[in-house]
Amino acid sequence: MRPWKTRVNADRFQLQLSGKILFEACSLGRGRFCSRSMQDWFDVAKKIDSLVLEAAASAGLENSFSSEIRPADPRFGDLQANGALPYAKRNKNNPRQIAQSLVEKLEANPNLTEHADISIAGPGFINFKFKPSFQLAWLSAFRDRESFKSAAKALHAGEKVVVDYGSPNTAKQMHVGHIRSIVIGEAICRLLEFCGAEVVRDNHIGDWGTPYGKLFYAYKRHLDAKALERDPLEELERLYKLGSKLADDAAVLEECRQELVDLQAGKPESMALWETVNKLSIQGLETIYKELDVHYDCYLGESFYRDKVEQVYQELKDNGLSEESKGAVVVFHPEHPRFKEQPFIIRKSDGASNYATTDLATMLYRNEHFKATSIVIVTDDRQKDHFEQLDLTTKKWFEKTRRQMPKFSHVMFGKINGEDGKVIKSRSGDPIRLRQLIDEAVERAAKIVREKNATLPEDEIKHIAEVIGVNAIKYADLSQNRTSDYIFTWEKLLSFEGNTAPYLLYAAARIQSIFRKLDTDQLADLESKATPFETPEEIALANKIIAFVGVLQSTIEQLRPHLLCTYLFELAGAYSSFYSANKVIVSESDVQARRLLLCQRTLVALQSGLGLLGIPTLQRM
RNA sequence: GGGGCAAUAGCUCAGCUGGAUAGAGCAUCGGAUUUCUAAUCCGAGGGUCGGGGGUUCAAGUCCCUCUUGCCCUACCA
Repeated sequence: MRPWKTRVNADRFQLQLSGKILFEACSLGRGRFCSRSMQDWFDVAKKIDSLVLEAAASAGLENSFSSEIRPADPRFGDLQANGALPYAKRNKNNPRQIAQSLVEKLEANPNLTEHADISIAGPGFINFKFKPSFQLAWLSAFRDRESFKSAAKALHAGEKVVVDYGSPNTAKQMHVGHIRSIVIGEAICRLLEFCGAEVVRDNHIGDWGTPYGKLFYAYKRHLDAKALERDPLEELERLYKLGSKLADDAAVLEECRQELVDLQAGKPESMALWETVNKLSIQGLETIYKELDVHYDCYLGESFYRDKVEQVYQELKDNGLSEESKGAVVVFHPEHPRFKEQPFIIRKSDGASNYATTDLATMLYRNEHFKATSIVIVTDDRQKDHFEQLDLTTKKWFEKTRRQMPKFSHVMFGKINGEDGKVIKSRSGDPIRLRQLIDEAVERAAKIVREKNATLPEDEIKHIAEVIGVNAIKYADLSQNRTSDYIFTWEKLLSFEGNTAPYLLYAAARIQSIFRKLDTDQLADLESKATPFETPEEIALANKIIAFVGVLQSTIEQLRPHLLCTYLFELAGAYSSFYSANKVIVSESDVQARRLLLCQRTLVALQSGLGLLGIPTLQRM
């Protein structure tokens, strides 16, 4: 049930093993190290973890000892190891003494003491504070996005993940309710790719079913061809609503039913119309995806699976998993407290398939056709039961039929509410359209950009406003813990203060503005010109950059993009504090070099992090 | 009825799976600009972590219970 966790534990184990042999820190004077030994320190928490375990072994502690590395309170250090406390408790020892024995071993290891100061505090916390020379060495070794990526790619290398996200219905405008799946799903794809996985982006659109009867009825009689060309989804939605309204009349309803029957029977004329609607719908969806910088590999919607459900019925029946109940075909799970009585309905009593059937067929297709090692589905949390049942059923089905079961993750998210705490709606009572939301955000952004930076040419203002508007929306969603509901307000969405996209974009733009003031040889060879960090702001910023790695891991482990957002906000804050307290362009060349190095690495971390969230940066704003 | 999720500063939210004096942002108040983008920075006030029990060196975090809200609970997706 927790595929992402197992992976990381396995990884940690490997590091423990390698920690014992990989120790030839070759100091090159002034605290610099060759990059080979620094590779080992990419994830400082893991490295410290392996060193503490090593110390525990040589101090004679049992192998039940776990080091429990955490970020420390900055007053005490950068990282802390808390493992002495629970260990002492289990073995009825004095925790302070256990910590003391560990510290003695750690102090005897020059490869650690060169990099960090070790101290012991309170009931037995062990604190590590990195030396400025180590910070400089780390920042010299991990200099760009590529070096981050190559170090991170081991996390999910060799995996093939199908990510199912977005999933709107065709013939309808997308509204605010769709934004979370799109934005969170896309971020997850990028994170997985960054960590070495091969990703298939699949849009499981709702392109089949009962609404088509009403839509076709209205389409044939009330189509506005010009409107369709201008905005296909708007016109199709209008027609569907019209059809629904007209179907209040019994005679019309009968004609709608006939339309549906014709479609399901595959009548050529109906199929042709269905294909037209489908094509126009995807075209309409793609204009918004493009603005959001989301690009799918495939659109395998419900219709794609309609000829694949027979196999599902057959195999579940043949393997004794399904049974008939109240006229429907269902799957119960006797071992489960709830699903022993709550059925997973795979075939309705009228013989038709439903969501469960196509999802089962989808699991099979992703397994057999894509050879997926993992499947991630991004939907709202109301579907939790459904996907738990899908997971349980598929596990049993694949086991009986000797298929490999991929890791399955239902990445769910909460609702977006209005300021009154209720589901957000426009004045007319309909959900707010995504189109309208984006346009308004861009419009408001343009107004602010004009106020703040009147000297920019109009076309650049337009470009900047688009980036800020669209990404303010994305970031507002990503920065929220996905499993909670959250309250949507225009003020918050478009705020240019606090934990928002504009704040981060501004930090990145300021850095680039500094670089524009210098020529290339002033920016070259910063690593060799720089001296170790001295001011509190330099040291704090350097630590924040180094912390990127750990945050990336927990973000991917939990598939929670807000962890990365919180980090980026703190990074931008550390940069702003540094920037206002430390002048970068100064006469001492070594000081200037180390501050420019910090600026450059901050930019790398910001751009990498934002890029993983699907957010580009701006040169100017 | 059964189950799930939530409740943390005036507001919006974090809190890394039990660790040191519970943190941000907004709002309020007070400072900083002859200075590399002030869309910024520094500081102050503001808390019975919904209530009550329990587990232990240590609980916002775990177990029980109560209150309130949202959601799911047989043929929607």
